[in-house]
Amino acid sequence: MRLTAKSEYGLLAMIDLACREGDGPVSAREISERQAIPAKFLEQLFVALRKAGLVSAVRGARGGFALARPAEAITVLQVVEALEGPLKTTVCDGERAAACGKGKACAAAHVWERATTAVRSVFGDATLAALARTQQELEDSADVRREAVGG
Amino acid sequence: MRLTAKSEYGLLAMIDLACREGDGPVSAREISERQAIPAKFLEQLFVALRKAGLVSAVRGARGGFALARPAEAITVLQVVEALEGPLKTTVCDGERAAACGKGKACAAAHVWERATTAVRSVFGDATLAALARTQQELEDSADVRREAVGG
DNA sequence: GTGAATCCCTACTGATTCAGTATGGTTTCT
DNA sequence: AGAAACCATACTGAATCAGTAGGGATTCAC
Repeated sequence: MRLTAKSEYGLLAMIDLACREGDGPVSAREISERQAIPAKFLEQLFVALRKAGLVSAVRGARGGFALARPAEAITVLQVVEALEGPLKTTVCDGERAAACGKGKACAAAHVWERATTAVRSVFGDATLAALARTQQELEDSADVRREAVGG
Repeated sequence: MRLTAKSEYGLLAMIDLACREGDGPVSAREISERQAIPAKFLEQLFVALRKAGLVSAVRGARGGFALARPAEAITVLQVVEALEGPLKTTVCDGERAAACGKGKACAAAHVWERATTAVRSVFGDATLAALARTQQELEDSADVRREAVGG
């Protein structure tokens, strides 16, 4: 259960795509500029996202990426696991469980597992569609606020 | 939100202490052997746990550690934060939040925060007393099973 | 059919963190 | 006095992270 910049960047990119669903392919360069993500780094993430079947790619000039499924059908959990690998407990895993005499009978392991389950639940319930909506609302209200100030 | 071996070892040690509440100080060496934790590494963890006010130390021969409060009043969250520092979101924190144009208006940040909150909730609800009870039950049922097999 | 834009892939690297070790000090019991 | 134990800091090898480098392969526009 280790969240790195891959997840952060990857989710930003996927939300970006979700906000432009149906607009045709969006290039990685465009997203990297809009989201302030290093271009070559983002490219790598898209390779992983494509291999996981979450985005489809169009090659060549005017090419780019689009969600492979409706935003409603893609969860944050899928995005994170595509980029970081299976979201499992980082403590008390495999070899350690064998080393500690208790083996299977370990109260600590239960807590770690409950924590992982909780995170999986949060990520599994959050769809890109919902995040795109939230993002849109946040930007709208920010615009309103900016206008009110007269900027 | 990064869980390392410190948390794993630290929690094992604290559960060990909770299982021996009232028995007087337990030496780090004893715990390190019982839980298969490198001795010097465990010593460092106890320094942190003591500075966080979770254990009290008795120096000198026959010395050792004991819970500074009833096991009922110590949570896994307190143990983890004593060892790893504040349990905060590892993505979209400080500087990054400033770098991404959205600033405060970021849907992704909400998800990360909800995940962190979920973990804090799990850890905050788990007391050492409860874990010690669970541990005892697990060991008891393991014993029964072993006897049944005739070992 | 050439050139530019774009995706695809692998390898590399500097910095940081992890897990553990080393060394030596201080306190207390016997 | 000596052993047992806690206290504190510094060091180190290995792994991981975040990002870069350098090139391919594919497609559109002209």
